Amino acid sequence: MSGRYVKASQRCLSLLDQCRTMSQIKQIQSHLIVSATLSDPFAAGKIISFFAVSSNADVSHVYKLFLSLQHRTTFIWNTMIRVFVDKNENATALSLYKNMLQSGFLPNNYTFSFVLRACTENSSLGLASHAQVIKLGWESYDFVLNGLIHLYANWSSMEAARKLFDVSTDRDVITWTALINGYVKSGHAELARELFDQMPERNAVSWSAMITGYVHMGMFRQALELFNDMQLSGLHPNHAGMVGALCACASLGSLDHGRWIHTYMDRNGIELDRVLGTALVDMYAKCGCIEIACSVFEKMPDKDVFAFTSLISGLANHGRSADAIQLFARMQSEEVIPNEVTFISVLNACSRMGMVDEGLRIFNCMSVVYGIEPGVQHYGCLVDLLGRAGLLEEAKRLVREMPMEPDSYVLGALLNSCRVHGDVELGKEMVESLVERGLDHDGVHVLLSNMYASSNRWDRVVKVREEMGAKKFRKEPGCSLIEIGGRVSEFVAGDMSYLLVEEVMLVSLGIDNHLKFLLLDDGNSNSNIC
DNA sequence: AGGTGTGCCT
Repeated sequence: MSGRYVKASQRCLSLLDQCRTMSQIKQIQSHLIVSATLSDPFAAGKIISFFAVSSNADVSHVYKLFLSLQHRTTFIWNTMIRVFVDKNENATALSLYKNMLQSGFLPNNYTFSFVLRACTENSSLGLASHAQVIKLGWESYDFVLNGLIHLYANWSSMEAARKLFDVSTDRDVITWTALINGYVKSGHAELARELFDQMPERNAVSWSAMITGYVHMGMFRQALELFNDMQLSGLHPNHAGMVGALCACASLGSLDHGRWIHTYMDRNGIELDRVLGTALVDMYAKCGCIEIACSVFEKMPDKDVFAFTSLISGLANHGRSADAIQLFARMQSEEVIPNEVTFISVLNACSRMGMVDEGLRIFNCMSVVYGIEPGVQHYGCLVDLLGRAGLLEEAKRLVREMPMEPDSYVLGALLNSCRVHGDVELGKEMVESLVERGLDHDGVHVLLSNMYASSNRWDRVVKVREEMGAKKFRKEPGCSLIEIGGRVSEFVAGDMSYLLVEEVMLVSLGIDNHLKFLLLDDGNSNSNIC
């Protein structure tokens, strides 16, 4: 390389350090091409790594640049693989790795930290990579070993993960956290917690791993307790920890805790990004504060499909179907692409409001406009929509003609509409076919029994209950959580042990009477509330 | 001569 190139290269690289936008980088890059500086692998590597760290990297652009290079280094290969892994294009990353080997480059410890991440969904390639790691002698290198433990833990292959953990002589907080995460994924709450208590050093990431671990395992109280312990230990909650805690608040109905986190965010100037914003919207909606959920949503600068879907389903759950449908329209006008979960929420909203035509239209646009093939859950919503509206024949036809086997929830929706509209015979027929095919979860039997009850056939009710007892079905008791004065109380159907039981019963009787009065007043009887 | 990475997030 001549002195002239080196000088040009140095000038450009110092300019690069000040670059902030993609167009600035592209300008420098074209300058480098003109001055032939890109034939300097160091300069080229610097450019590519700039793309690698920028979050809005244009992958196809940087890949073209990579392909145009005459001379590549291990660093350049590593960085290019990293770009694809960061963009979740794992297959491309791995085929690039293969090309790297074919071009005669040896992977180093850095290569493996990217390659192992690319293997999280593909265990056979992961095993092959592990073999390579061993062959090249990187297995006991801390970063690589941590990557391997994470890999096995991620597949819930806890024996292998544990073995690697046990042989590790150089465990750090990441090694421990990776293993804890594996026990969480495989549902071993106690083992995970034991490790968490044992680990010599904890940071915000390990705390939030355990907190979100509890959330994933449905242990919401433990999650919130740990979130409190974290602050008592003097650590500030990080982004993921707050998201996990908010999720626990949403499930527990713990509005006070959720509000506390919101206030904490405001006071500390924590940005309302997509993930945290959605977690807040979800928490407020599930804790009954749909208005606050709406206002948080409006404050989010960057609303993605998850944010919209959260609020749509929140509105639907609050009986505000019209607002839910309107939000869905707004989502489309803002060019946010709905996903399959969005459609479940929207169809639910239609179903509750009896909007049959709108529901059918939306169901059709799912595949026609968005290329999302309706799944069994969407058919379930549609059956529910038709059934609730009293269109039993159409609902039955849909169940017959749907392209996949109806699951117990689809049939449950049909059964429910049989009950509501008094078609006891069809209901009975359906339950028999469900039993035959082994799709009779406890809810199906409860529906059948309720159906007989509402047509006053008490002998049949007793019979179904007896059958359930014989089959050892036990319906999970209905349960709801409510927070009063900072304390979460749990109400389980059939449980009379809580304080103030009499007052609660009186209030609920009052509500019942009020509803009955409304129904009688309304004249068209029992079609909607049951 | 000079730069890369691992664990938690709706």
